[in-house]
Amino acid sequence: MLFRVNQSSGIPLYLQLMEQVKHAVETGALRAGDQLPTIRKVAVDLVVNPNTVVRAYRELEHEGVIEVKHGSGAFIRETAVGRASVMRKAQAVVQSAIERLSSLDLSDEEIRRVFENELAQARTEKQLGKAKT
Amino acid sequence: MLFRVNQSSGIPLYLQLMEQVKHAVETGALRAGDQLPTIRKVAVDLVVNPNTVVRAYRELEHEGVIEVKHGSGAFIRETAVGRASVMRKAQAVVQSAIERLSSLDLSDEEIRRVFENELAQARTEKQLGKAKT
DNA sequence: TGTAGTGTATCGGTATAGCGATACACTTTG
DNA sequence: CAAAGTGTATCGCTATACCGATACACTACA
Repeated sequence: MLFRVNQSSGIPLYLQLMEQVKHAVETGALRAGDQLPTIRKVAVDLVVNPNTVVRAYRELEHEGVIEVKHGSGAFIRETAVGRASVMRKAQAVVQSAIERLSSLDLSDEEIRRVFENELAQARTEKQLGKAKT
Repeated sequence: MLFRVNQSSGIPLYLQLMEQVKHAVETGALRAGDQLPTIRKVAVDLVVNPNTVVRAYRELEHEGVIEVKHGSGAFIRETAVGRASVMRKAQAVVQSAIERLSSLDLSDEEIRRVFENELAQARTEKQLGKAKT
């Protein structure tokens, strides 16, 4: 696992790191049990504060992608790898949807907006379905 | 046009206002030339600072949804209404995609992530297509 | 058991988002 | 041309996001 980071992209560094780990898992570059680079190593290599790497790792742990062991290191979790195939199917669905949206001549912003709207609506409908009254 | 606002939702007030205007346009509740409520009126009704309404209106203008005339008021633009039908088609596309994604047992966060990934990828591919080299 | 390697916790600084208070400027209408 | 109704501009406050410096704590292993 080798990290790269763009200081001037405006995208938070810790998010860039998270993204790269997730992507590596989905492509198979990282597999269950694999150890991630040391927090310090990453920090030194990228000339970044250790805290920034800590934050990335902590959130990845919170999302269930990795397991962080105090004193030992950070490792890819089995469950994370299991989702990789599902993710590939999801990608196909999303890709075709975006193609159709692009052909409607929508801007990225408009696409995002429609998407967020429908997502919110789907969520509330699910909530209503669960409710007992 | 009647606004509502949720102070404790965490969603910025000016975004809530923008959302409601856009939605009203898409549903036909607002039509080309219709005047939006006065900045002051909205501010007073919702117990909100005029600046907040100003921001919402300004961004809506920047997005081409409304036209703001100094001293006169804010009005829905023709072009904005024209997009409404396209938006409805887009909604259908997105909705079915989200349904399929939900059946894959993805969380909202995961859905967003796949979506943003594919959107970014589609954009870069479009760029490559335009490039001459 | 101690030392090197690992993650963790605490504090602080800077930039920015969001919102409010208030004074200003344009336009319509009589 | 004046008054009422409209949008505009400027300033400042507060919360929070992001990142850095530095000291602490756990674990593995010789």
